[in-house]
Amino acid sequence: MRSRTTLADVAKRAGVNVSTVSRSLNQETAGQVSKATVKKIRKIADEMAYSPNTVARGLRTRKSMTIGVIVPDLTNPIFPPIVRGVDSVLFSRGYSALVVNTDNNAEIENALFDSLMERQVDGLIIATGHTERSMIAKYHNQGVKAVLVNREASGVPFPSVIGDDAAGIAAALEHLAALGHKKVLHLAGPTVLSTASVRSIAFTNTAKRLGMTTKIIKATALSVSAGEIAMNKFLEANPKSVTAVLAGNDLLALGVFHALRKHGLRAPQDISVIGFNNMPFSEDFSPSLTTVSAPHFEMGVESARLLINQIEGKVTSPRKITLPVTLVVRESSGPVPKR
Amino acid sequence: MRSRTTLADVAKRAGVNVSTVSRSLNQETAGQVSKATVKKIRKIADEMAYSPNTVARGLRTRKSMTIGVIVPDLTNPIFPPIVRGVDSVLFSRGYSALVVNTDNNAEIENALFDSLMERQVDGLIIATGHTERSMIAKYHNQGVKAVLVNREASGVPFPSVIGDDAAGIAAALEHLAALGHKKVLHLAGPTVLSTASVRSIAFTNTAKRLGMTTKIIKATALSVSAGEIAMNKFLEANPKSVTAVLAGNDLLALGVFHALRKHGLRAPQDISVIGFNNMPFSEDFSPSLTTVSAPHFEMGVESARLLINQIEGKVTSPRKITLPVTLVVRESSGPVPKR
DNA sequence: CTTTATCGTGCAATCGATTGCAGGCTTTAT
DNA sequence: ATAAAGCCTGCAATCGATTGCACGATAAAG
Repeated sequence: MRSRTTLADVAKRAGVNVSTVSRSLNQETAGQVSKATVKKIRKIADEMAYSPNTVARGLRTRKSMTIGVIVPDLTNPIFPPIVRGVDSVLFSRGYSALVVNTDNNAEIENALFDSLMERQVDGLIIATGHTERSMIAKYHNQGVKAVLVNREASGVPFPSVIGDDAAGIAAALEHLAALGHKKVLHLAGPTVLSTASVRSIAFTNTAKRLGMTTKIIKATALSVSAGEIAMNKFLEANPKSVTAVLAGNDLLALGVFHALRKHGLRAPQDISVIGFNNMPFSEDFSPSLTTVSAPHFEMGVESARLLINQIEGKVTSPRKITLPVTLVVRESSGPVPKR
Repeated sequence: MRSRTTLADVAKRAGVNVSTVSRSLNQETAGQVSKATVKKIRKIADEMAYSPNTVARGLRTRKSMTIGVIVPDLTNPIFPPIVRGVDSVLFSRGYSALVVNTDNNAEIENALFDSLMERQVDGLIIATGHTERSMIAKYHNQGVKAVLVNREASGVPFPSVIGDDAAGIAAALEHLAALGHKKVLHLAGPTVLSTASVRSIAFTNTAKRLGMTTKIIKATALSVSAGEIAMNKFLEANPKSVTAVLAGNDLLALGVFHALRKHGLRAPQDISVIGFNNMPFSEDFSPSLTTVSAPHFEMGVESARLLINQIEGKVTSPRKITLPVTLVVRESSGPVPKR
């Protein structure tokens, strides 16, 4: 890398002190310098293609203008939209995002957290879902500024942005009820993941209210393969005991599709299937997936806003933002099959 | 953020100079300090939970241990695997990735590049596909270290990692030929994108070799909607003039599916469809997509290795790495329909 | 018992900014 | 005309590390 021009270079060429250059180039301090000098220095800085060294500035100001974004796995399609939402806000405010993947592994998360702290991030956006509170507690003890996104956060000392999971689950079950379904299976994610447990509880509550007969099984992860395995096991043990399955997310729903296919069953003719998230391409699955659409991009946007307000000490925004979700009805859900 | 313990804090507590602490804690310089002192200082540093300030270190060493990763759009499903591949290597070598999205917009790319330079990134991994060379030239003029990934790079002064697009296209066309197809359409991406033009050229060459009749149409972007629009237009103008379509990537192929459905046609019964990339979930489309599988994670891994070797001045690796691709045959391709 | 190397440690400069303070010069009020 | 009050600008400290150089102590060599 070629060495870049510094404040000192500009100062020398302009025949002034670096402090004058610094003040001239910074919006807030330019008033301290005469208009003529500011104009001259800006011109010279332009000609020399000066651009500030964020590292040096950060050392002095104790602000890195960098935010750590902690996600479980970027290849899970719900996270890219969140990250882009975050990024859109951060960039416009002069921040950059350092995105890291934990693979839901506590040890890795710890190492990544340390690495982010060493890099002096100004704050954290946490999209990992462990209900395990120790990491959160650690973050808080270190005085870190953070916002949680897409994960339940009651009893946690950080603001959060979530989709209205309970309403989404309710909408899905009401849709099934309207189609005549009375026996519904919930394929839940691992309860250590907060979204999984929230949705699971909402399922139980709503199903009871609607007078449905329910079963709940758990996948070992929020992945296609885990969903497939769990659903296979269920189908082998309890064939045809339910007419619909509500999956904890779209990936699990996809696993259900695979399992159904393996057992010669079809959605929605034999069993209706509903997912959660409306992840990209869920409309292109076979069959297209009925699912609850969550506004992931907006969740990213809101969480970034919350964090920056916190960092810059602006008016304290609401501690918890719940964004509305909508049921998207597609092919995978239909009337109760006649027996 | 609570202020962290610094070298000076440790030094005071240990009753030594900061330089001794610095040397004791750094692997390479620990030999300059007596074993006893090193041990004592390490112990104290541990107790005080000292961890280095990367920003301060970076200022002095002129290394930020940060890499800029420039992609068009993280929500395009081929990029998350690339990014994770990059990340896996970077993390293990102590680097972090700053991922930015250009949306294929030159102005944005420029701004992002400047921002990355201000942040003193040690190098760049460039996954944007513009054949327009001006940005690349700019990068090179600034003495930036960079590696190109997933884009053609002949005549460009940077190493690159690409999938073997020509071989992939050839495999796809040979598969179609074996199924009896003689009239094949290529739905290409915009020629300003390097992968699009490379695949387009490979298509023309291979089709000629195989004695096929070809047509080529262009989508305005590598997206589902652009593919759908282009294919709709084709179907309205030239119904049934081809028996197969080879799309420039999987998103375009998905657009083809949509267009076919709109025109009451089915794949593969009426027209065979082949994509490129084997992006996540392409096996779950309706019908499942025959496509060319490119090793995106490995491409990320290799590009990061190349870049780090370049940065750290290790043995110069090959300037261009071409990774093998494989054809994945699924439902969307089949025998020529009988007329 | 000197002399010379070696070893361990400290001093101080440095990286490239930001910023409190001081002082010279104008301007304004008295 | 003099004092008070700005206005500009420069000086120098600072952020938290790394590192060349110097120097005293110890060990090895003669």
